[in-house]
Amino acid sequence: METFLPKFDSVFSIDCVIFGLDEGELKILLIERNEEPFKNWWALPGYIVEQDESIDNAAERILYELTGLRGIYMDQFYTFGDVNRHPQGRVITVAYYAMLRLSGNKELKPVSNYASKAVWISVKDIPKLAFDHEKIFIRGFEKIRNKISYQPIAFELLPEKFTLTQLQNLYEVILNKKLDKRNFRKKMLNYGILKELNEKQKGVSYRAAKLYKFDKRKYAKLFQKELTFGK
Amino acid sequence: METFLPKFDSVFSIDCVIFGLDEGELKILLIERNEEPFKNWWALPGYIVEQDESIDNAAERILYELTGLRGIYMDQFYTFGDVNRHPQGRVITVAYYAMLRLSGNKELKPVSNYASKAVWISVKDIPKLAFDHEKIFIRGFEKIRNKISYQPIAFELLPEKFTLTQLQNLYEVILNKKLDKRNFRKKMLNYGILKELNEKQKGVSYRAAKLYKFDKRKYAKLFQKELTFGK
DNA sequence: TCAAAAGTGTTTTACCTACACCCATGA
DNA sequence: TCATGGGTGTAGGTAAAACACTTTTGA
Repeated sequence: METFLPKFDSVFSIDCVIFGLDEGELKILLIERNEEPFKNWWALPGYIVEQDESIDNAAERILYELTGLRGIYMDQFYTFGDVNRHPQGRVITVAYYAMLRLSGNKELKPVSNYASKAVWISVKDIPKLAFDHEKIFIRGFEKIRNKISYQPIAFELLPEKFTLTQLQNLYEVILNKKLDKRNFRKKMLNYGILKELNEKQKGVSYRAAKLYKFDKRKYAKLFQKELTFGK
Repeated sequence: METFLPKFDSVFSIDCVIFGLDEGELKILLIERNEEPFKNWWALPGYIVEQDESIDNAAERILYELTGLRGIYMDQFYTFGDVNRHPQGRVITVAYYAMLRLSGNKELKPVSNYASKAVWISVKDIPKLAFDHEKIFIRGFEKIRNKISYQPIAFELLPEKFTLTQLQNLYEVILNKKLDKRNFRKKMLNYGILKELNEKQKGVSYRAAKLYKFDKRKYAKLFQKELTFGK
């Protein structure tokens, strides 16, 4: 039985590609839709922008309402404006992305009832998605893959304390290729944005690795310099 | 005397930052608006997206209607969605940019009457602009400055045949700094994307420079490789 | 004592930077 | 012949890439 779908005029929406790292696996946040069209389909967290909110604010609000995650800073990466991307009317969507540290804030609970649930799903295992969300996801993935190769943004995904091997694994997952261990470590340590801790990994049945922290201040300084240095 | 301005609901618009090089000067396309709000102000070529066209098509159409330039391929670079950026209602605008070869197609003539004229204006000499167009222009300029430092896109601005000095001047204008002549030449020639012609500059009162052409095929090959090569 | 991952250096190559003088041409 | 921009090479430093073995630890 078909549901009647009202037509509407132009609206803007936001869709979010939120990355997280769980046990070395790169995941993104998906919701199960609780509304037509595509009711009960998997989709990126996304909804319509209100008249009186900027798109940046809308992104934050929408992510909160659909997943319960609060105050997540996101960047926009592309705007999708094909005519028939939404079956009910003209919807142009601005896609945002963010990278999250999963440790702790794993509780996902939609606040609105537009979503029946929100879950982390491995990027290797994305199901069929509503609308053109697969395209949006792919582009978002390309975005972070590209960005990580000139800016050490991987820390945003890692727990506060991490080993160099964890860091390297993350790079390998995102870039989808093997990296040389010695060269990787040399390069990372050379950046000078890692603080070596007097602590080691625990609970492993092999030689425990040193733990490191990301040094925000040095990162900011380095990044500043690279920006103004140009080419 | 105040004009009555109707309020409207959400609409999308497109704004274009079109770069051109004229006698070594970097310019952008501006129109003089022939409509409220901001009637008689300078503005970026921009207008409202129709219900039945994709934003990419809208960009091409709008640029044509406002400037008479046909079939210009543009890329989007940012979407501006602050609440009050348009005095009459909620307008979210997707900004596009392009780099044009000016030789030949300098005839600018608005086709619609939303613009009373369209002109090339030096980026060093941009007047006060309507809406938040100054912000959009600045961001567009940053975009090409950033892009040129990892991709040799400067050719799009130059005439078909050009000298190395012209190419260097263009880089200097966009990057806003002096470059070393020998290093610049070495680097450019090393890319292997320049075809040396058996021709020289004419009509200059000093030693005539060799002319070069941009080799599209080699560029595509190189660019391909860099994309898949990653880091 | 074994398995599993941590940790470590050197060489080669490519690229970037700095730097100054002679050459060709038209006026 | 002079003014103007065209054209050229080398040396030093830095960063990336290739490459394999020893060490530590818990089970």
